[in-house]
Amino acid sequence: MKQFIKVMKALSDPNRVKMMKILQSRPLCVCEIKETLGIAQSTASKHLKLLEDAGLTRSFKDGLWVNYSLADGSDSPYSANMIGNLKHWLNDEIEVKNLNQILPGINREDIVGK
Amino acid sequence: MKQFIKVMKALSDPNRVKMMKILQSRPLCVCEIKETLGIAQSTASKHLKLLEDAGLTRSFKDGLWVNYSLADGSDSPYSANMIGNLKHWLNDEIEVKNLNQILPGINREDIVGK
DNA sequence: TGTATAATTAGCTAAATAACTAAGTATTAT
DNA sequence: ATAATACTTAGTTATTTAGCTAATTATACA
Repeated sequence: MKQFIKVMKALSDPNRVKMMKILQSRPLCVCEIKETLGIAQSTASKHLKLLEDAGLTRSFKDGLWVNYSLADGSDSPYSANMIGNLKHWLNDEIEVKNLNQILPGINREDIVGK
Repeated sequence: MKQFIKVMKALSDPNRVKMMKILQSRPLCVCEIKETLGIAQSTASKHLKLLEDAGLTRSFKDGLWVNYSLADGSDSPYSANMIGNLKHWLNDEIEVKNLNQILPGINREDIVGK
């Protein structure tokens, strides 16, 4: 039950759902994610931790950067199901379309200072 | 996005998930549900309203009683998916097993006063 | 017509959550 | 070693949420 609740809770915040959607395009570092969503870096970091705890994303360090990507779903049937379904769900939502439109212009090298 | 979030939020509380699980056995009135879960009737009522708003359950009045049952999923693909998957998910959880064990002994006629 | 019953709504309190700024950690480069 | 950079953690505040009791609504029945 706990694992199931974790997945549901993780996906019941708009910013976290948006993170799942942009990570479908490509792996991103925290600074690219906070830039795309327009939130503070610490906020993004905390959300990402929650997603990872729920088995929805995973991360690995590359020097100064931490790259986040979608998990493979091996964590639980609940995460597997949601990762899979979210690939075709919500694509028509304006909020998601907008994100996908600005995402190609987001580049970690261009994000200076803050 | 809003509809999706509603479904996720609705399913991110243990008592509401338990409600979904016991409603898989049979339609239940509010007093049977509060009795099975051991919570106040007003609490049960509020949870059920949330589930219904998310398209996960539906209700109809029968005299003094209001019967709740699982929705058919026509509300959204999100609710449809979750209603379907929850039928085979969580059946091995102790909390769910316990509920299913006491449920046959729960009867609206036997629930007197409070 | 009043009384009992089932459910909902209102109102309250405690706990959880999401946001931010600021401080701390870890890694790279000078 | 020092400075700069990317991220995380700590600490604060405002909002949301889950629980309860009490009051209200709606229906059935004597």
